[in-house]
Amino acid sequence: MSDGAIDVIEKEAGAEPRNGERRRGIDRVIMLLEALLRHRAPMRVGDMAKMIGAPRSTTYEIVNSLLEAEMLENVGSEGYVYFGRAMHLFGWAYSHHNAHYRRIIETLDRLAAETGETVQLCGLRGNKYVVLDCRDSPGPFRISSDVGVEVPIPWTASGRLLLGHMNEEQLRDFIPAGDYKLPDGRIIAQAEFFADIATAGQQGFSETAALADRFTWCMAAPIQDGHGAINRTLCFVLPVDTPEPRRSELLALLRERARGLSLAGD
Amino acid sequence: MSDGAIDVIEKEAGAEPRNGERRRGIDRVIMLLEALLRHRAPMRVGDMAKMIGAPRSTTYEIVNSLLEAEMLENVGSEGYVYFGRAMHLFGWAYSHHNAHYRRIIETLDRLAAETGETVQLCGLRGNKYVVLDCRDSPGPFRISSDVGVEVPIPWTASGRLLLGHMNEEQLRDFIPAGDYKLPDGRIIAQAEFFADIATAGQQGFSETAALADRFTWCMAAPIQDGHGAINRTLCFVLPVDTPEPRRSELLALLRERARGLSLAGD
DNA sequence: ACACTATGTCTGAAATACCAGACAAACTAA
DNA sequence: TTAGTTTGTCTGGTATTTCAGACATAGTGT
Repeated sequence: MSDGAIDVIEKEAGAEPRNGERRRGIDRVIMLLEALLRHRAPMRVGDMAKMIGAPRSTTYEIVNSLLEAEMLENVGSEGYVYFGRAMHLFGWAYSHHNAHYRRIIETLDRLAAETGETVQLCGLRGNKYVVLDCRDSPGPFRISSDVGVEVPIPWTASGRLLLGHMNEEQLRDFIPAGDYKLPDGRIIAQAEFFADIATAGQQGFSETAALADRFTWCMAAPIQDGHGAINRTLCFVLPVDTPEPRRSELLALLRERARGLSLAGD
Repeated sequence: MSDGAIDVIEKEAGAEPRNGERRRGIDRVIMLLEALLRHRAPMRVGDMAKMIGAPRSTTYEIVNSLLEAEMLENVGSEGYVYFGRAMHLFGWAYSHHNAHYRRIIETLDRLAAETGETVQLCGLRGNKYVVLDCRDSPGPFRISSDVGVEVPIPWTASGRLLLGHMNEEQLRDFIPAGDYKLPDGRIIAQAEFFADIATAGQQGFSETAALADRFTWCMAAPIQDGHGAINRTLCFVLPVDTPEPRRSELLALLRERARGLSLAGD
């Protein structure tokens, strides 16, 4: 745990508070929750303080307030803290507040139950791709992923659909240069990526094989809103070695369901 | 404006609400989110301000901060605001952070898929009962309920299990007198309720027929933690007219699954 | 034993976040 | 039109919150 060199992570890129700057409690809360989400595991108050660059005393006060509100909760007995029950309730309220989202969730459930495969609902968050919800396939060796984790758009099948409305110039501005580099070091050529986007838009689906990792075959189909825009995709995450007939069967099913969820627009 | 429809949430936990006093932003945030949860629908900023008893200017500032963080989001174009995407992500992180909860969710999914009935995970929040998660039965006429809504404990089957560790005196202190009154005006006798609790604890399940409403038969089974305490229940919400054989079949299934989720303890 | 580091709580003091209230603009109803 | 309401924004002043730092205690490693 203790590294030799004591590099307290100087806050990442951009405007950071001058030494001895004061911040609002609200902003601290927001930073803290986002830090916790990125970290994806219970943290101790001291580490949170470092992560968000806040004084320890302040952090304790904030954390205690949030604990009392059940927005955070103690995990274990060693001072670790993570999201609390209230968050679950707020989040649930969010995802059910409109009928369209509810239909999407039901479809997700049905697709998962019928096929036994991992199904995801995806979208964008800023200039990254995120899994908004998912149903993991059952069985001991599932391929699964965490909701809320941000991934470079070019790594994903869904990303190729979600960017369909942009022209090349917009795309160049939108996607950070580093995001073309895959985890294994390969680089995706911009021209190829742009061509993929065009193709995906035309055929109304997108597939990637062993792109972000070696063992998955992803297929995505667009959910269109009332104006024909694509903000969400439905997608299957399959083992790469899934045989072709099964794949096309699943793709057809996915496209049909995604079309069923698209709003009026036609 | 007539404030008939809007209840003011006086802050319960923490500092006392002296009239016209200054409050911290954090506390305002907490009150605001709780108010929004209770209201269960998008609200306008002005109404929120009234609900939490905050000045409008302050409320605008807070809401804008939360909007920027995606903890809230605009709904429609008329200034309505509701929970945002970040809440969904936080909530998802909460409900998956520990393996036990994940197992519970899987069981919920399986139970719903196998039986086609409405299944719920229930617990306490303060001195009220809440549905923590649920899977609604499919079909046009489902019996469903909202996650996060608080209900008086005596109205519920699960409540009878969740209070099993309390003696009569503690129960009397814990449950507000008004909570014995059912929506249709009937009053549950305390003695009877206490007896129900004892019975539920002995038999390891609890059932209620047409209690909180006229059309549901509820059955609940306890999930025990490592110390044998009951913090959660699994429960079916059935139509009252479900035939007896089907009911006992479901009850057996429910008890078996809940037992499977209970932790080592013995 | 020692030296170090981290936790959780308190305190005084100053920077500022919150509040009251004003304002223009939009909307409603007569 | 007028009169009344509500929305969203802005400003100045001050009551309060954030901050730095100290402290006792607990844990870790040599």
